[in-house]
Formats: sequence, C-alpha cells, structure tokens
Amino acid sequence: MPTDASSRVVNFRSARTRKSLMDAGLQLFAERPVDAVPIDDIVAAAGVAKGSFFNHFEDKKHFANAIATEIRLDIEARVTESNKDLSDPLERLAGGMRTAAEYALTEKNRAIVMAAGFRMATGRDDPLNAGLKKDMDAACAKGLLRPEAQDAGLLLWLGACHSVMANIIERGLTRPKAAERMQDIMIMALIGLGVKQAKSRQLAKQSMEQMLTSSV
Amino acid sequence: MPTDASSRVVNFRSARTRKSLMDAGLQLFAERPVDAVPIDDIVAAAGVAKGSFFNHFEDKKHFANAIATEIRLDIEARVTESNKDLSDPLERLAGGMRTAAEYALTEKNRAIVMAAGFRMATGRDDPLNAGLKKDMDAACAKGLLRPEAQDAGLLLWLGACHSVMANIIERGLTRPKAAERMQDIMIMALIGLGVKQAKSRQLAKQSMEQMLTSSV
DNA sequence: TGTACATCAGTGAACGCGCGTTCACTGATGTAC
DNA sequence: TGTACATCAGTGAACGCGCGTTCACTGATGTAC
Repeated sequence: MPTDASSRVVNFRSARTRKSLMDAGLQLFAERPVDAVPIDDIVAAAGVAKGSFFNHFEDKKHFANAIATEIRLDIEARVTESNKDLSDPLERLAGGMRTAAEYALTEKNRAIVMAAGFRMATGRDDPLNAGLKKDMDAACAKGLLRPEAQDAGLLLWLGACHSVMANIIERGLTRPKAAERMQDIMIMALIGLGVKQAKSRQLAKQSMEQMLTSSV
Repeated sequence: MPTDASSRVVNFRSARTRKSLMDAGLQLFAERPVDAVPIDDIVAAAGVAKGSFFNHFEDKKHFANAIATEIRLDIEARVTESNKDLSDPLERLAGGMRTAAEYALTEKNRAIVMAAGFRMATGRDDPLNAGLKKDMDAACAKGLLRPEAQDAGLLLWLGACHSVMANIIERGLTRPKAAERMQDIMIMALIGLGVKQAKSRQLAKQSMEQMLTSSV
C-alpha cells in the first residue's frame, strides 16, 4: 500500500507526463487536424515514450476528447468567474462575449482547437449553452429584448461570439484591435436583440475598456 | 484521334463514373469526417472499382477538394441567380441569407459538408465574401447602416447566416419553421446593422414568404 | 543502516492491419481499309 | 461488311507502409524487517 508520500511522488510524475502530452496535443492539434497528427509526433513533442501515451489514454480518440473537454471546462470556468458578481442579464451576456474574445486573444491554440472541433451547438437546450440561455431568458422576461429574441436571440448571439473569436484568431488581431472589433460586434448584436442603443453602447464600451485594462 | 461521337461516348461513361464518386463522397462526408471514410467505402457506395477512383482523382485529398469546390460554386451560383434582378444592397443581403437557409433546407448533405470543412473566412478581403462585401459597402455608402457596420458588419452578417444554416441542419427544421427562424434572425441582424425597423421587418417578411412559396 | 522485495509509471522495439496507391489486365467503343 | 487494331475508362487483386497498439522490460521510489 503506497503511503501518502509515495503516491504523491507517483502522482507528480504521472501528472507531469500527462500534462506534457496534453500540451503537445494542444499545440499540434492547433496546427493541423487530429487525424493528421500521428501519435509519434505527439510523444516526440511531449518528450515521452510512445508507450506512456497508452498509460494515460485509452486511445487517440480519448486523448482528443480529453483535450476538448479540458478546453470546454476552461472556458466555462472563465465565463463563470468573469460573471460571478454580475446579476444583470445584459451585463452577463456582455461578459460572456468579452471572455470569448479574451480567450481567442490569449489562448490562441486552445481557441483554434475548440473552433476546429466545433460542431456548432445551436440548440437552446444544449448543455454548453445552458448558462447563456438562462441569461437570454432572463433578459426576455424583463422585457429588455424584442420578441424575436425569445426564440432566435441565442442563435444571433452565438453567431456573433463565434465571429468575434474567428476574426481575432484568423487575423491575429492585437489586443486594441480585438477589443475594438468586439465592441462593434457587441453593439450591433445587442441592438439587434432589442437592447436600447444607449445601453448597448455603454455595455460594449465598458467591455472594451475591460479588455484593454486587463492587458496590464 | 477520337471523333466527336467516340469522345462523346467516352465522356459520358467517364462523367457518369465521376458523378457516382462525387455523389457517394458527398453522402459519406456528410455522415462522417473525410479521414474516417476509407476509399473502399466511397467506391462501394459509388458502385465502381477502386482503380476508377484514381482514374478520376489524383488522391483522396484532391477528391475532397473537388467536392468542396463544387459545393462552393453551387452556392455562389445560387446566390448570384437569386440576386440577379436586385440592385438594392439590402435586398441583396436578404437574398443571400435566404439562399443560405434554402440551401441548408434542400441540400442538407452539401450544407453539412460545407459547414464541416469550413474554416470560417471572416476577412473582408476573402474572395468567398467578395460579393457580400460589395453589397455591405454599398449599403454603408448609402448611409443605410450604422458606423460600426463599416468594419464589423460583414462579421455580424456572416455569423448570422452561419447560425441560421447550422440551426436548420442541426434541428432538421421543416420549411415553415426554417423560414420563421430565418425571418427572426434576419430582423435582428438587419436592425443590428442599422437598418430601420420597418424596413428590416419588411425585408425579412418578404424573404420568409419567398421561402414558403418556393416550396410548391 | 542495509538488503530484499513490491509497485507502478516509463520505455521503445516489434507487431500487424487498415487503407491509400499501383498496375497488369479486360471490355466497350470506334477507326482503318 | 468484316477483320485487325487503337484507345481509354473500368477493374480488382496485390502491395507496402504508416501508424495505432501491445508488451516485456527498466528504473525510480518506497516498504519491510
């Protein structure tokens, strides 16, 4: 039976190897599709033996899955963190888009991998969009949005968030450019949803400024 | 030297084989990713010998490329056709989104393959978006859109079109539901761009009605 | 403290098979004369 | 009209290699006594 000490050491070695593999996969999957990345390349990049790969992951599919899951949890955690003190549904929507833009800017590889593996989940009932849906419904209930947004608002917003991320990644925008781009899209998307012009501009401006100051 | 007659026959046989392969590829690539579809499956579905595949396509990559190109040309042709009598840039934008929705509805396989192979081209200078950009610029020049749309309008619109297609495909919407969904998104996107409410609703309603009547 | 033993992640050579690609042959069609 | 020949898409068995997966072994670390 391993003592605390021994298992801690084992866990440390094990965790380090696993992390090397995940990091390597993240890097390589951002460069080319999963199927175009042989396991040889992954273990070479990770600096571990090929056999270690199978100590940690059942097969390549599970590996890719583990990476995708990690990214998803990462994003969810960031959105939750960024919105933890906000109760106004509109502010929460804005916070979500800002976080997405921030992610595309600072976690480029992760964002690329996410976008590549992304079969856009457009459903109002998709678990991935649960939080977003809640905020959207709350905004509707408060009468902040136009009637069309009840059914289709989520779609417009998702498309807008996706566009912002894709544009930042694809164009390799600098932080100021990215912040400005996000601001413009957010203004249009919010007004499209039915938010008043002044409120839309205020939320978007505020989000942009947050993006700029968080660079320090 | 082949006569007209002989080459016509050869071309017919050849074209039929090629078409069988393309159709099979379209079907299979809609079901699973390109890398998960062995050439054996393609030729089996097409009902031709494996060797024939390489008579027509240099390799699998070129094959996938040929299919993607065909789809792209197909869509471009449909948008061009649908907009050929329209000069108002807003009507042309609406026509584009309607055509995209129609495509997702009636050419599900093609739309799925397109969406899967889609690395969203968000650039204003991407050739794929050339037509769209022209209409967007024209609308801006006429003062029909808000200032933010000058730089970011294309992005919002692309995101909206993409969302509509993804939603129709993913949810398997019926024609009436799809038309309604498109109408809602179009209203919001147009208003977001800065188009007047009444005009936005009129364009969207008109597009929806066109989708409904073209079902006959 | 030292020796024997247990555990388990790490290692990388070897395996084997799925799948892309090749190629010698067939068959259908047309041409020459 | 009939026979020999040319062309070229179609055919499918065979090949071979890239890559996922396995497995017997190693090494590091800890435990027993």
